[in-house]
Amino acid sequence: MSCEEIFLEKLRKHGFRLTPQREIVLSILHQMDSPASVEEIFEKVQAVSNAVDISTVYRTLDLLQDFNLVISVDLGENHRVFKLVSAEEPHLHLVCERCDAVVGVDIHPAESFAATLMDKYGFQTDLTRLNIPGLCENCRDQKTHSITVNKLNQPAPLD
Amino acid sequence: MSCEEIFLEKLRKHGFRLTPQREIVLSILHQMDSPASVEEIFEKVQAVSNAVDISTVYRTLDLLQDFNLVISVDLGENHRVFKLVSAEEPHLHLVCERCDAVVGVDIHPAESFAATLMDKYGFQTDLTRLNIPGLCENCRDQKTHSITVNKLNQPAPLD
DNA sequence: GTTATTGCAAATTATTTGCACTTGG
DNA sequence: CCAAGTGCAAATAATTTGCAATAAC
Repeated sequence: MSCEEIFLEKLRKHGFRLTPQREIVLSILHQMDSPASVEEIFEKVQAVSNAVDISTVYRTLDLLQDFNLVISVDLGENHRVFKLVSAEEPHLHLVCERCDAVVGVDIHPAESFAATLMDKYGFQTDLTRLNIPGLCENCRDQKTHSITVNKLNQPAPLD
Repeated sequence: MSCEEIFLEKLRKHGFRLTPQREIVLSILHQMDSPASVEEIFEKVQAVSNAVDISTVYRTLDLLQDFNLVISVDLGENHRVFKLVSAEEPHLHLVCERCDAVVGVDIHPAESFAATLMDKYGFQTDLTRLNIPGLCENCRDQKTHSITVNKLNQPAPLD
């Protein structure tokens, strides 16, 4: 079943309606390869139809999240991004602190880690929401090459 | 060296000044056992001196973060909390999705996990910023006991 | 004395909401 | 037809900023 069909079915089941605006937002989310901010999504939506309001985009993203068709990843500092999950298997997000790239990777290596947290602290990890901050391969290399260069837009740490 | 002394030294080193406002904010942070939001911090600061402005609290928290004396944990949904790190050893934050409790735990179990991410994806995990979402022991028990109760303030998932 | 810092008020940014109008089922 | 959905403009909330007055060193 395609993502659109799943969406339509869930809408129907709850008495919601399929509007052109909702279709546009969903199709834009499909076209994106990496998670995007509301602003980015809104821009692309406007390219299709500039009559669509940003509040409609927010409302649609909320709806898609309620349906578990979209998840949002919080990058901190008021920086939220959204991506389609649809048929994807659960995965972790590696979030690069320098370039903000978000890479979804196999959830498996985290499972034994989660098991440890359960054993030691009785804490039940929600792996689907786990975001790992750090440096992606690219940015790590850059860092190695020029130690003096700090994170973009950030002043040197005051130590 | 006490936290205040470290602060004073770092201030001096950069030509910054020790003001009563900064002292108050730091002392409030000391008194707190768990991470607190700006609003909570601001309230307690005002109880000491109601002349202190919230913008000063923001500025002081920023400064303390630049000094690596304070870290902020992003709980998502515009919910940021701050806590003193000072002499504490590095640790992970287990963040309960239901009650928002933040528990700092030993960083060790995460290290092999981080090593795997480095091996497989070349991703250098920043363990000091790693927040683990999930359910704390208390909330997990509650969930077990009454399956129908959903997360506080959240409607039932639309599936 | 000089320069960092503050309080205040206004600006900014991201998001939400009330409401009259529109439209999908 | 009529409740759900939309656009718009205004409201909120969290955070930041400009600036004249103040205070630390």
